[in-house]
Amino acid sequence: MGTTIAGVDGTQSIERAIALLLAVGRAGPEGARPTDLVTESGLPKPTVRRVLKALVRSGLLDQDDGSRRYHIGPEAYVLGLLAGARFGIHAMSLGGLARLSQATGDSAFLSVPRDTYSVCLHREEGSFPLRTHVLQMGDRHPLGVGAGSLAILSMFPDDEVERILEANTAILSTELYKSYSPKVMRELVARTRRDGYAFNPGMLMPGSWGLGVGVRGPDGRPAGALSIAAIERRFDDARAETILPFLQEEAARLEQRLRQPDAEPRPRQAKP
Amino acid sequence: MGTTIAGVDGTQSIERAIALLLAVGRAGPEGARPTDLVTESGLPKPTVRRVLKALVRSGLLDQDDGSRRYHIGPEAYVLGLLAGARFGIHAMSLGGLARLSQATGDSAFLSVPRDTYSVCLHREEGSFPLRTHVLQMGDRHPLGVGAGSLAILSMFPDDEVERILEANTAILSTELYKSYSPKVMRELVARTRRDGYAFNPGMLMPGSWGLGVGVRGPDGRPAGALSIAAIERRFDDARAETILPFLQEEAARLEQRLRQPDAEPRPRQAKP
DNA sequence: AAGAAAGGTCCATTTAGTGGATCATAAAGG
DNA sequence: CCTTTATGATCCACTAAATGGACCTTTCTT
Repeated sequence: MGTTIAGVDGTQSIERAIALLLAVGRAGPEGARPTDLVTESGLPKPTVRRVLKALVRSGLLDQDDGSRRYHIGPEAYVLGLLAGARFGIHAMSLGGLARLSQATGDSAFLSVPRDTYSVCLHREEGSFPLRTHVLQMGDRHPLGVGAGSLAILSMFPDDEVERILEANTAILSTELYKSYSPKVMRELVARTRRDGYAFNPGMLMPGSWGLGVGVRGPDGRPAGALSIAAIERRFDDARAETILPFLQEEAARLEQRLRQPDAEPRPRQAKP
Repeated sequence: MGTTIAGVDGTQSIERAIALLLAVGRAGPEGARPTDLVTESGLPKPTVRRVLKALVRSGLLDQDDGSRRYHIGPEAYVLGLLAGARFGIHAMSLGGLARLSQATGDSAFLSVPRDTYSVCLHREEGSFPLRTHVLQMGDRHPLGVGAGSLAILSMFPDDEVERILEANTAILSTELYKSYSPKVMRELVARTRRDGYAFNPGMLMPGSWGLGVGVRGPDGRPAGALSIAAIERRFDDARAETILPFLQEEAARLEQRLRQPDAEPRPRQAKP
C-alpha cells in the first residue's frame, strides 16, 4: 500500500464521502445534481454514486425522487441542532447582530474560525436597499480575507498567524484572493492590532467594504468576530467612526456573555 | 469480494464513519470518549481511531485536547444551518410550540418522520414543575411509539404503515418497546385515525402521557406532528379535552404556513 | 512503584472499494 | 417519430485501500 506518497491515512473513501457531503451542503437549497458533483469532485461516476447512496441511506443526504438532486438530509439537520449547544456564540450573538443591523442599516455578520478558515455563521440583513451579498451564511474564506476574518486572524499570536498563512499559501495565490499576498496580509494584521478593528476596503470584491471586531472566548482564544459590510459609498470616514463604537460595544457584550456558562447541560451516557 | 452475503454495497468504511459520527452526536454536549465509541460500535480500536481522526480532520468532529473526548464539530453545525432551509417546519413551528406550552403549562414537541422513525426536532419546556423528560431534542423512536410519532404514522396510507411496521419489527421486539406488538400498533393507528389525535397513556414510560396531532405538508404527505407530554396525574379526561383544541388549532395553523412557500431562495451554482 | 486502563501506533494481510466499460433512460434536435 | 446527446444507473475483474491483531506509551489507581 502506497502510504509513502500523499494519501494521508487509510481513509480515502471517508474523505471522499465527507467532501461530497459538504459539496452538497454548499450547493444550497436547490440541491446538487449528480453530474455536477462528479465534475466538482473529479471522481469517477460510479464512485460518486456509490458514496452518495451510502450518505442517503444514512439520512445525512436526501435524494429528490423527481429531479434526482441531492439535498442535505434530516440527520444532518439534527446533528447541527445538537451541535448548537457547543456553538452558543451563535445564539448569543443574534441579539447583538439584530441591534447592529438595526442601528446602522447595513448587514451584520458573525464569523467564527475553523482551522485556517473563517466561516460565516450568520448574516443579519440590514434595511439599506443597496447591499453587498459577498458574504452569505456558510461561506468560508481563508483567515484574513474580509473584515471579520481579518479580525479573527489578528487575535492569534504571531507564530500561529505564520502557521495559518503558510497553510493557506496555495489557496491565497488563487485568482480570487490575488490582493492578499503574504506581505500585504502581515501588514493588515499589524494594522488591525494597532487600530483595534479590521477594515476591508473592497479587497475581495471592489465596492464591498467591511468593518470587523474580534471576540475572544473565556479561554482567551479567538472565538469569532462581528462585522458590518456595505457598499463603498456608505463608507466615508465619518460613517466608519459612527459604526465602530456600536461594533465594539456589541463585541464586548458578546465576550461578556461567553464568560457566563449558563444553561444546564442535560445528563447523558450510561453503561451496562 | 463477498457481495452476496449481508454487506450492502462497497461502503463499509463510510457507513462506519457515519455511525460513529452520529454516535458522537447522540453522546450530547459532554462528548464521547474513544473507549465508549469502541465499545458501542464493536469495532477494533485502531479502526475507530482512524475513522474518528478523519472526521476530525474534516471538521465534522472536534477532539478536546485535554480530555480526548470527541464532540460535534463546526462543520456539522454549519451543515445543519444550511439544512435549516429545508426544514422550515422547525422554524415555523416555534411560535406554535411556545403558545402551546404557555397555554397548557406542559412541554410541547415537534417531531418529524425520518425513514421509519420519528425524530424530535424541538422541545419547548412548560412551566409546570413536574415534567416528563422522556422525549428530548434529537431523540428518535420507531414510528408509532409516542404520541407525536403515532400521529405521524397514522397519516401514512395502510400499505406504507405495514411497510414501516415490518421494517421496525426487529426494533419493536426490543425490551424497550415491549408494549408495542404489531397488533397493538395497528389498533393504535386505527383509533388515532378515528379520533383525529394520538394518545399515549404511558406506553413507553409508565406515568408519562402524551397527546399528539399530525401535520401534513403541502404535498399531502405527513410532515410532522405537534404533541404535548406530561405526567399521568395531569391527564384526566377534562384536561385532555381542554388541551386538544389548542393542539388542533396550532397543527392547522402550521399546516397553513407550510402551504405558503415565502422567503426567496438565493441563487447558487455556477459553471465554468 | 507496580498494576490497570485508556490512548496511540505499526504493518502484513485481504477484503472492501475502485473505476473502465456498458447499459438504461430522459431531454434535445431534426 | 426517430436519432442524437446527456445524464443517470449498473456490472464486475482487479488491486490499492482499509483492516485489525499485536504491541507500545501515557495516565490514572491503589
